[in-house]
Amino acid sequence: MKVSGKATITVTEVARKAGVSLATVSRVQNGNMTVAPVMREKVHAAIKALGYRPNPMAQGLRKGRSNTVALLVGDLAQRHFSELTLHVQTALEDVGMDLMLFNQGHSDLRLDDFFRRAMSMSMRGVAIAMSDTVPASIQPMIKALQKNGTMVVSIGQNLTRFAVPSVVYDEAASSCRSVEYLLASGRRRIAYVGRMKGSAIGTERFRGYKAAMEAAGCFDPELVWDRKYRYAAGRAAVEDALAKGLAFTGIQAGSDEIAAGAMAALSDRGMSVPSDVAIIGFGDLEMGAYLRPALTTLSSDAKATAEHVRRFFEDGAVGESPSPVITIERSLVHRDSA
Amino acid sequence: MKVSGKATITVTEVARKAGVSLATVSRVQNGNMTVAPVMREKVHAAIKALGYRPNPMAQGLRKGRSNTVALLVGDLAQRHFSELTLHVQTALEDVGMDLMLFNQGHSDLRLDDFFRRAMSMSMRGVAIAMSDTVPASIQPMIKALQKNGTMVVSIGQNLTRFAVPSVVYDEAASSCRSVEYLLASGRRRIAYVGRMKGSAIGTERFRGYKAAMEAAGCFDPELVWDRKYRYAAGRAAVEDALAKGLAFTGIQAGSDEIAAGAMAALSDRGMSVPSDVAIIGFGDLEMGAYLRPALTTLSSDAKATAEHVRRFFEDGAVGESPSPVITIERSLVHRDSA
DNA sequence: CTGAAAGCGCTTACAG
DNA sequence: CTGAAAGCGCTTACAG
Repeated sequence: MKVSGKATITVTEVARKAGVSLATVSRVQNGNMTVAPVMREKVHAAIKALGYRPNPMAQGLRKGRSNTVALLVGDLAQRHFSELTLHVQTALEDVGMDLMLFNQGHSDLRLDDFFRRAMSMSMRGVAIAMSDTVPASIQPMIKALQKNGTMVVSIGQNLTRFAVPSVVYDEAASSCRSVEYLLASGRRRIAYVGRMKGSAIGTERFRGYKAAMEAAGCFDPELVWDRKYRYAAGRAAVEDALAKGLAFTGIQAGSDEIAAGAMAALSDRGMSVPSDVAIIGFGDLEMGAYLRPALTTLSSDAKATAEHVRRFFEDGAVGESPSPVITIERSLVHRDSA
Repeated sequence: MKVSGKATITVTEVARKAGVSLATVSRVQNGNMTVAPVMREKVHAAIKALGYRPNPMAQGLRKGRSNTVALLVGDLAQRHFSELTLHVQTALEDVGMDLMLFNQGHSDLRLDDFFRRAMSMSMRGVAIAMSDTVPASIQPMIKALQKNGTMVVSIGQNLTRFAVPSVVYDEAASSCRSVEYLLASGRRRIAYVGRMKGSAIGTERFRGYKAAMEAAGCFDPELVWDRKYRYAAGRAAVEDALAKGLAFTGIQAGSDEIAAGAMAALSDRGMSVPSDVAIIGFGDLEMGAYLRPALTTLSSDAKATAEHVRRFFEDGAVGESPSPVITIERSLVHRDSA
């Protein structure tokens, strides 16, 4: 790799060195147009000799579109989102796109800012990975983005009502299956801990739980604990339930982090998992496999998700219809906690 | 917020609407130059009415510098790095800078690619947060970056030998203190598990451990387990040690994730923490507080780190001297595992 | 204090 | 197949 001491190398210098016009260099660089093999060779040689790399800002300005994708994650403090970020970044890098990262952090203000910013940046694409329910108020921004040629995709939350192609999990179906598994062991008093209010994904997960519980005739609102997102929430929920004297023999958690918090609380009260209370998490964080007892959970596949996202930004379509949905199925990962 | 249906609004339209020249709009926008209050008002009104936001690519091209910072993290799969990413993104966003994220993932090729890319992008700044030892071969790239006006800062690893200001932890001192704590309880057979080979930070942590053990006259190379970075590494190290029949009563882990893996392995073998083996981790991941027993660990402060980084990119200096170092001290977070 | 003009580094019709 | 020229949206000397 050549590292020029002077300012960055531009097309002009490559053209001069190769003895061709700027246009030719550009054509070779972009590969699409026809260039005589001889010239092509000269240009390639010059590019290599000079260590030339095109200026993305100039390219972006001229093309009216950058080559970066903005990813908005709901809450980078949750392991699920950082894992997603990792895979999305890797997948995009593979096809030469850059990732600009934003964190919504459960703030509507930030969501708004994100769209404004994305709008002014002529992004190649925008990926929204939020668990919080996306408010209808952002519809005009999405429309504007799309009109301006920015591709928009949703990860995790079905946003087809805003004409946004979405890659989602079968949340309700998987929590339903999971709760059925708990029920099959004879347990009836199964609690749900997680965020529902304001959380589209949490609400879906809860929906599956409720369906299974109702089908078994043992749904009890007292066992529904609408809490926040992470460890502390799971612990507090269990502590409060125990303090209230609630009886329960199973917990379906809205995330592995919540499940881990719940397990800690049970352990602190001298209760044992799974004999006293069985627990199932959500998301299959690596951590869960190292808890003792190891956490039974519902799988996730950030890599597959990222692949779909990449394909979308590359090809311009997740599927064909107006706003396609791709659904990734979760499976129950059996470990010791249930 | 105005969302124009047509293409993005440019300075030209703002100027027309305000009845002034492009230059004036630009001056108002940039705030630095003198503009008559009357004009300023007209421009502000037009900007607001139109919902104008400058095109960052055009600005960047013209100024020869973008307003985004590239962050290269060593391994986004480690919680430590995702937490850092979160805080750096937040801190930069506060001052209007964008974050472009890259993951090194222990690949030298990627490190190289990162520098090439950063070089062509006229970044405002570049932050390198790697635990792997940065090879001398990147020195010319760093120099070129700096010559081109891109600020470079290192997070976690002292890179002042490359004239890169660095924000680091007192790794050796903190692991030394931590091991002394373990020794003070009368334990002599204390193992170190973590990555040393190829890891600048791991090597530092090990150095503190070794110093403490040697000072106590009980350093034993058999108790030094050079492993990879995460849960599985910690578990495997303990399993192998147990299989070999090694006796040990304490473990200083190179990360909380490694510590959690080690704890799981001990638990699986029916050993108890801390009575049989005391464990101390590194980094104070939230997870550790929810393990049972809760993990004693060395604190970290991603937020403070991010603040220093922000200040650097804002003011152009971490300190004054050629390549300053800021050291953040870790403290021992006492919990049940030690 | 303000405007007209040049130019950042590219790409892409437009001629040839 | 190739080159000269225009222009993407800004900012900043340069005049006035």
